[in-house]
Amino acid sequence: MAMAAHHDPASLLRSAGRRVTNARLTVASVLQHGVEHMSATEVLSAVEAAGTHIDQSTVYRVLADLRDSGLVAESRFGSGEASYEWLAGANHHHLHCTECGETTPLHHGLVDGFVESVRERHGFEADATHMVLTGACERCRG
Amino acid sequence: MAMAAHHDPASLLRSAGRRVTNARLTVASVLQHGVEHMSATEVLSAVEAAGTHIDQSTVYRVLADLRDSGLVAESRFGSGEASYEWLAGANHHHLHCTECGETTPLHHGLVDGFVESVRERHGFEADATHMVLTGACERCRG
DNA sequence: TTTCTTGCAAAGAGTTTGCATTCCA
DNA sequence: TGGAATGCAAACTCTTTGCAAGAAA
Repeated sequence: MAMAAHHDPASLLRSAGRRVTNARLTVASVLQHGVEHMSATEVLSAVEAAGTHIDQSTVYRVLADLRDSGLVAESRFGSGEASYEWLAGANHHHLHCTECGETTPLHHGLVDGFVESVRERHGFEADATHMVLTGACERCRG
Repeated sequence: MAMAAHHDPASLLRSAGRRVTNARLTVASVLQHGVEHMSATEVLSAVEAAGTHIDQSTVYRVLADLRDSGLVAESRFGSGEASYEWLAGANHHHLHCTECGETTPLHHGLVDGFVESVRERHGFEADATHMVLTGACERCRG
């Protein structure tokens, strides 16, 4: 029998030191199975559509938690609502420190947001499937 | 005698088909001489500090105009206020289309926003003084 | 003169907060 | 049991809008 993957929302929440609650599991599930970018309002609608009730404020609090736990990416395009997406765990972008030589993953939500802003502004579809940014990491900056 | 540069706010406004008004010149001047990124509130304060009065709604409208005219870049970091910066005209970033081979300038405000988001999220200071994005331009996409 | 711009005041969207209650560990 | 999470309602921040008066072309 295969080992448990521990990549299910419950395990991920526990790893992040958060309690496993119905609201968190529901929001996580909605984000996992919904469209690419969902606003808080869309998450709320999807939750209601599933026959569950979670308060608006809880949705915002849960989204912020998931974002802080690294399970969800938050982006802002234009002046409207923020949009959220489930992070599959796959990460093809990297930060390369030219001082210590260390390479760390770059949060792909940031790259997605950047690519989207370039598309909005210039109509240019950037091929950013594997971006590497060079610079100085937090440790070497200090 | 040298030709007029026509890079002063008044000329730029006229080129953009906008009327040259006191409110627009004042906001433009504030952005040109202020700090790198200013929020609408900061612009308003700077205007008041200069002894001028411009209504809040006008500041928002002027900033949107200048943004639409390409004279000012608008960025959003986090969930707070939008920030605005005067576009000096210098542009060190490029979009390279792998289909037609054409290279066009990439709006540096977008890159600045991206670099800032990377710094906020990862504490990583990306060296993005001359970024080149490859991909497909608007014409080749259609 | 004609159209665009501004001020004023009010509304609106999106998000956050205080507090009592409920729930997970 | 004890601290964290939630619901509810209200507040709050940032931004936009309608309309009449004013200013640029």
